Amino acid sequence: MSDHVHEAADLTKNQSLVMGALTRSKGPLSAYTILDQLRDNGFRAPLQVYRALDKLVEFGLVHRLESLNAFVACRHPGCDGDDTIAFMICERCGQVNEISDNDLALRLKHLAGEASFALKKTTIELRGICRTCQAS
Amino acid sequence: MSDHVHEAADLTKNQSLVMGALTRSKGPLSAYTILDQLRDNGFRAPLQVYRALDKLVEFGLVHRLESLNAFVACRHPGCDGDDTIAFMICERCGQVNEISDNDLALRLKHLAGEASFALKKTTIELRGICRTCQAS
DNA sequence: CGCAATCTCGTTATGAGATAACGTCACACA
DNA sequence: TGTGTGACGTTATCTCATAACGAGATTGCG
Repeated sequence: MSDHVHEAADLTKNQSLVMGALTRSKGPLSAYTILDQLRDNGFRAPLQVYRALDKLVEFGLVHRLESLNAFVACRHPGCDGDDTIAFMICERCGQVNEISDNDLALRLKHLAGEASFALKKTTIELRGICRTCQAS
Repeated sequence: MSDHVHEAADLTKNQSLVMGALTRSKGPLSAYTILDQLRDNGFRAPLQVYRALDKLVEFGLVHRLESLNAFVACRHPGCDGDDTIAFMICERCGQVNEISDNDLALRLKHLAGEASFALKKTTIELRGICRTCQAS
């Protein structure tokens, strides 16, 4: 059984609220945007958001997008706990697509192996224009 | 001839100073660290550094590491102007290695193509422990 | 020449992103 | 009972990045 999804039940109130904000959103959100959205729920300080985000990322429910300083709820198809995920980020509409590709992951592992590099975490972010935005 | 290196001659004074700081450094530097190093050269404000960095990145002489909010001088072997570069970042010693791998680049282009995603820029950053640091 | 366009630069102020440090509270469990 | 742990709230502070304004220098052209 994946230990990736079933944590959802164990979320604390703050974690649930932050997770909710991210799930409702069409695209990535910055910590401060989340904070603003949750002021009515009693959020007052950035740390409340960051603490929740840290845990959600740890659980694998949320990904951090380094090139945007923002966060997205995990939507990647077949949510298999893979830790080598590529993100395609549309610079026009802001939507983010998650891609889990085995060849890609293997290639990266191979390259790390060649260099005797003990790989802990990979960040792959592709910037461009998505199909929908190209059409319009 | 590559249009990647020969720009160096055209650098302005500020750009040269920033480039020098990055070239001297063993690892990546944040903009504010560069600022501090260049105070004796008349630098007083972050913008002086950021403006130079913007140009240097544009010229391909410097890379930005998204996951560190820092910058490195381009050292990648065979400096061929490739825009799909992977970085291996050692979390212990801070050193950064650039890797230019054709298979990896092709795979990413293929994935983007499959999704009809117009790829503009790729960010690949691997975090872990380098060979040297594992030994010690 | 005269004058616009463009580029770099310097400065001040401010906006965004992230964390340190401190104390409180609730709960589990020996 | 009391001790440890983890989430929480608050204030202050740190780091990263850019907006907005104006001054010089350079180029190119009528």
